[in-house]
Amino acid sequence: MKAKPTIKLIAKLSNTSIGTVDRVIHNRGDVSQINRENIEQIMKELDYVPNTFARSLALNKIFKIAVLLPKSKKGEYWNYYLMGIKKSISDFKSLGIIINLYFYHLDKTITFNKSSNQVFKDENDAVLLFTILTYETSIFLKKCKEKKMHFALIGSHEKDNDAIINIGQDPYQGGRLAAELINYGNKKGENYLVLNILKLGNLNLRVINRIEGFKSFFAERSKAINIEVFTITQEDDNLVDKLKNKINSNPKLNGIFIANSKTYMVKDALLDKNDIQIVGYDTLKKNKELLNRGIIDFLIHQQPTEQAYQGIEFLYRFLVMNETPLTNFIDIPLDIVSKEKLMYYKE
Amino acid sequence: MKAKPTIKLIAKLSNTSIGTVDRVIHNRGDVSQINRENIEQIMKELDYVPNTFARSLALNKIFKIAVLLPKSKKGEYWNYYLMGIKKSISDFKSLGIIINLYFYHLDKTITFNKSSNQVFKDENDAVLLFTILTYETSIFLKKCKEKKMHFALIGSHEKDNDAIINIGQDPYQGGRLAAELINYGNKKGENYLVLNILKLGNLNLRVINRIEGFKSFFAERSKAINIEVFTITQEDDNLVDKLKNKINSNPKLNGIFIANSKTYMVKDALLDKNDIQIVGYDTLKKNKELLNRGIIDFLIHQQPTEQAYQGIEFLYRFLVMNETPLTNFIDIPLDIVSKEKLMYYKE
DNA sequence: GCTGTTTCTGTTAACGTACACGGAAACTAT
DNA sequence: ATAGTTTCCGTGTACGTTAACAGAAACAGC
Repeated sequence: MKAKPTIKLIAKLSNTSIGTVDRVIHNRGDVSQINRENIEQIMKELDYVPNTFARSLALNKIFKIAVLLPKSKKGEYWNYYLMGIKKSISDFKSLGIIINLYFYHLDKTITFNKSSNQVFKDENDAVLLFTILTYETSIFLKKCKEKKMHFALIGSHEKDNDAIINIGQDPYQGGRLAAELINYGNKKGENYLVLNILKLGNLNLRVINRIEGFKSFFAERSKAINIEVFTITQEDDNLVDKLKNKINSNPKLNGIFIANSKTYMVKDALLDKNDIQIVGYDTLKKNKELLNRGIIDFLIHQQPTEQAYQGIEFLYRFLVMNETPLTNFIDIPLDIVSKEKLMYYKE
Repeated sequence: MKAKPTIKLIAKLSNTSIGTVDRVIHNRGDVSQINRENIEQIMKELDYVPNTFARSLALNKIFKIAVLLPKSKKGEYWNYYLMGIKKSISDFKSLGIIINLYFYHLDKTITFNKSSNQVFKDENDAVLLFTILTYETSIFLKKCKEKKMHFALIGSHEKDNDAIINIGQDPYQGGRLAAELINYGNKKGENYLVLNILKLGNLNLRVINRIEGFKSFFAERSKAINIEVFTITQEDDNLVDKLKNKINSNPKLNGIFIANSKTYMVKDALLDKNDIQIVGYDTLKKNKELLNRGIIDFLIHQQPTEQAYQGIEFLYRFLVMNETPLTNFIDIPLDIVSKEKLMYYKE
């Protein structure tokens, strides 16, 4: 079995030196046309691929990746992203990657600004961030572009072409999937309720898109379907009571779609609704429990842990391996979680 | 920002040389107790992790991984595994991994024996294989153990403790999931048909397990459920007619579970069965089309491409990085595919 | 005191690539 | 013809780790 071709071999075969071959590989000029073409030819014939290990060792750079994400506690939505990041920290440690974490509070934009400034001060080579604070993020990205800071975006479906990679899940299609599942549970259904439980002062575009998707699925059916969107803030003290009223006021109700991760907040209003199909979002611990107890039927999983890990992986490949992704957008598949699938979603 | 600790640094701090530090790292003995403890202490304090690049470069080994799998054409089940392997070939090329493919024909066990012998002759460092020919595989694995050939198993749920990694999906749980989906589609259903379309002379244990799982789900319900298992060989010329008769003879039929990838073979018997829930296995191109046309409701996806890729990745980590997996069994999550999810399963 | 053995330690040459440096050769301008 | 410039090329060192090797130090047996 022949050994893998190296620069040295190519130098020998082309009657040049490794310096010249190296210049050809990196397009660094200062090579005669005849030598260049000859070397390129030989490389192609031997199917030469640079040895990644030697390459990285010679470069011997330690890359610093900043991760900018909302502060969270265990069991909360953002914490699942953090879990993916934590795994990547140990996985990439021996590969010359240092990951710096920068937290901020979603309801205090000042903390976002402070953290994001620190990202620059610490001289990171790239930053991974979550496009949740739309306005602040756009300003931050502008700054990244000015300062030539590489960045990757996670959890959004609106992509930025300058990002190394955009990783997100299609919210519109998620809404369609929820509709499909609810419809499959009772093909004769005609009355649906969509819950938009929003955080005070925080307009979430993705949730809007999900609701649009949900509607679009039923709009394609032949019969007339009645879909009511009920919007309420999660800070509302009478959340459960108001929802109970809403549900009881519609005795013909066939299905409920909770368009974000807040299913667990309305649990008490959903008990004893066996005849209604219920689909929620995100496999938080509390949501999974509702699934396990049969109170809801499905959860749509956004794979946050995997998204975060993948984000780091792409930045690593870009920084260390010089690999640019074929496409700068990764559409994370919608994942359907039912009771019988719960075993795969242990914390 | 302090640089990453190296062997050299540790040698300096412990007043020894890199040789001694190296011996401590690799437990190669020949180190005085006092030095060993001191060096271990310093490594712990500095949180030392060996530089993977330098390590692999110094070892400078090219590992050969054999992949033993059934010959297949595009669109066939086994071809999806091959796709994952092909991706890994290019991904791991620059990391010192050569992947050799060995094909065999499922219905000619002689070809398996021939190919598997070749695996040894070519002096591979490890082999990845699919536990489909139960008897031949067990003989081959015995030989692997004798000759100290590392191996990884894919696509099975029966694990071998000596394997570097076992990757598979739980067929029993898959059957339960199929039952759950069918049940959700019509909670009042009581009559179900399970199709076991087997290859002549090829007893597939996994399919049996799926059927057991399917039954177990309904056995837990309070009411009496009627489940008929219809077994037929795929070579049967009257396959479709026999199935049509079977379906028509049971006017109360509520759901059908096709327990393997052969859903597309019985397509003609399934047309115009809108009131029956139908769940099949595996996202072959022809099966996906049935999903798209609304003829069936769900497919359970085994993620063959991902399984194959992961198998190579584990072997790589084991061979090159000396990493032993925390657990030698990876339970691939069951993936539910519906019409609205089809976009994620492009070929 | 002299060998021979055991125990321990430091040195050194790879591994393949990146890049700086010095300098040879060819060409230009006067 | 000579000095200056441009074009091109090879050498050498570094990156962190591995593993072979040489050899110092301590100790045993006589």
